[in-house]
Amino acid sequence: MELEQLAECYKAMADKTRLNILALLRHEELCVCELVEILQMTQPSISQHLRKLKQAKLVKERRNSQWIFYSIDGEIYPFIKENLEALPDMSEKIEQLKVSGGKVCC
Amino acid sequence: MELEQLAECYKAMADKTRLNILALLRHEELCVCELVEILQMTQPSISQHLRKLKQAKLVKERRNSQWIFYSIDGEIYPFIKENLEALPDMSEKIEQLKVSGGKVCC
DNA sequence: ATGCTATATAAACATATGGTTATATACTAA
DNA sequence: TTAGTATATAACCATATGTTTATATAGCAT
Repeated sequence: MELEQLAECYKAMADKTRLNILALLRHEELCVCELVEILQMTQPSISQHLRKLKQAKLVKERRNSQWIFYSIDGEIYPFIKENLEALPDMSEKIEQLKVSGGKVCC
Repeated sequence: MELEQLAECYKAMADKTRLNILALLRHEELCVCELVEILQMTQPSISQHLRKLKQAKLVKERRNSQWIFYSIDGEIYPFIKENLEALPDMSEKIEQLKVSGGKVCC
């Protein structure tokens, strides 16, 4: 692959918050407000991280009325599967979101 | 794996120069002066990049008299093989080095 | 020892990155 | 239309990163 594209990919993954987002999206697609709730960060911050991931083609978005759902993409990277598998399991966080009713908004 | 460690790995790979170094080391171990010659960058710059790669455990070093040879490590990362395979082929650069006599010094 | 080569480290600086606050946009509901 | 919610973008600022120049360290050769 092109070094340019690879560098963009790794740059996008070179941040704990974005790795957390990818780890969460491995379980299921999520909208911005859910990520804000789970990661306890401000909405603009989450949005900016998502933009970087999207630019690197690591996630894709889908609009559903007022919500925008993000999910894993990365199909341009031959190694994406192995890299995602190395991420920690986030089922607990996802569960917490559902229990706390954070899932209601979407 | 720990997010901390993964982030360090991707940070180390999030730079074109360092990806170039990894791509070159895939072919064979190289010393600093050879990398300086191939990449046409200053020695301190190369040394600092190597330090980051070493800290992330992506390369290891071996001293041989006054030269320090760097080679691929990355065994702590389950995905390392697939990621290295995505790097562009550098045989041409390695050939050039040998032809130009740059290989003589080491 | 002395000088030479290879490499590492430090200091300084410009640029990139990530967070915050404020504002704009897009959609929904009334 | 107006108000409310979800998201994106912009401006600002503090910190991180990469490059350069200068200097220190380590090993070799004489």
